[in-house]
Amino acid sequence: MVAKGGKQTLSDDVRARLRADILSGRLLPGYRLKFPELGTRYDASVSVLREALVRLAEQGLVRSEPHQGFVVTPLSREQLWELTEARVELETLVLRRSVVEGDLAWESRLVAAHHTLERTPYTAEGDDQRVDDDWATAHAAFHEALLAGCTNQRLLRMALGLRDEAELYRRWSQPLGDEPGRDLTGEHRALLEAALTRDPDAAAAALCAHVRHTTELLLAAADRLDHDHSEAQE
Amino acid sequence: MVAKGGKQTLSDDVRARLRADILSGRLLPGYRLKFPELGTRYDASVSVLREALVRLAEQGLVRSEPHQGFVVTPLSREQLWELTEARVELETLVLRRSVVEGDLAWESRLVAAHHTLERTPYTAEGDDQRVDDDWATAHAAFHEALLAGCTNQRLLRMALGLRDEAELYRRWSQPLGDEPGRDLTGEHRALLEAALTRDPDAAAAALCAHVRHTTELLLAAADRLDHDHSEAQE
DNA sequence: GCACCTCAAACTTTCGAAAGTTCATTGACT
DNA sequence: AGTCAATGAACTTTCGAAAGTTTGAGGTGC
Repeated sequence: MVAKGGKQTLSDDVRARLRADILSGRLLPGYRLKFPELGTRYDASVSVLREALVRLAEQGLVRSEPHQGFVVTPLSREQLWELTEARVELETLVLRRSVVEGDLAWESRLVAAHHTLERTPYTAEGDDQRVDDDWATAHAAFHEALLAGCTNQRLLRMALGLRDEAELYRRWSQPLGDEPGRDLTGEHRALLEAALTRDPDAAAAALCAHVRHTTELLLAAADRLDHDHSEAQE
Repeated sequence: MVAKGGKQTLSDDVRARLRADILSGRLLPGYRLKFPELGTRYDASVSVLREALVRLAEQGLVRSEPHQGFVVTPLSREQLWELTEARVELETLVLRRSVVEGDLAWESRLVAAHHTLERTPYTAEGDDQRVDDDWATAHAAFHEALLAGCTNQRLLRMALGLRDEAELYRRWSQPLGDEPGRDLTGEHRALLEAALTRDPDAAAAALCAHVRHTTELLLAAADRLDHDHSEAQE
């Protein structure tokens, strides 16, 4: 075996690496994924790449058009809005169940994830513009821990899948400069608090606000960017 | 091109045929899908089959274990229960939105689908035990029309995906003999009525009852089957 | 008789090349 | 000049065979 990650099949390994590259922004939305190029990048043959891409396509991270290959899912305001709406509905639903059904192990894991998140700096040293990779990981872990109490694996998986897609947009927005004076820490504390006191309504409300807020700031940043562009063109 | 269906790529075609064969019960749950056999059945090479199977696996219709190939998703009481729970949550959510957001075209399509369903016989002539294929199609079309008013394509797609999976169980239950004295027609009329009067609460309640009822009867039938088995063994 | 090892058959996974498609560019014709 | 068909380069899709893995059958030692 060529072996690199500890995965079972090469295809799984390549899919994981592709997914990581897309979610971390190393492969940008709209980027055309050509087999010859990917072949050298991941040191794999067409079949393996194809399988990996097909799976990512099914999850919405890449798009495919017959005979025109694969593209990292392009972003658009409409899609972001639709995704946000879907997340608000599904994630609040799953969070409600999680808060009601979660056991002690869930609580403990949640507290741990929150602690890690609070102690991880938002921006890396020396670069105030770009969000730190470790923070992004801790943030994702906290939200996953929040939902993980839901015993229905199907609902949970779907909710996490939507979060993954949303991560695409978050990464894209980072170079735009970040939210002025947003109390992210406070929002996360509110979520933790509501979860630990087992208050589904409060938790759902806090999550809904958190998700919507993020999207609104993101759209505002995108608008600013568009303005700058059109001004630069004139 | 070898051409058979009117699809764009062979893989799409094979995937559609595989999906149809699984959902219609021609390929039974738990059945091991071997490439050599599938190759002759669908007249396609390994790559094509693999791609089709990977996609179906991502949608939950087949399962794959590394180096052990693919299997039509096996059924279990736990899985059926989890799936039903997920459907109740998601489908009612989507139905509520559909009932509120649906336009005139949606209404018309819904009325048409209901009409077709009412005029299609439940069992084929000469065979009272097995549900008619046309009825199954009309039934699926009615439920899809019910949800189709939801403008959020993501939520809609997820709900329909879960319905697909549930179809597996429905088919499996058919040989067990069907629901005694169930008023299916009445349940469907109630759904239509609530949808047309734009009453989200009534619609959600009717759908919830419809879905749960189906699963309960199914589990009861499965229990009967188990009893027969254990008695036969003694 | 029972556990364990070996080995071959039957698969699955991966590869690299052949076949088929799209897209842009060139050249001919109006 | 402008339109449109022909050509070819760069892909995507599909194939069939090579490489690697699992599984169970048959044989050996205790």
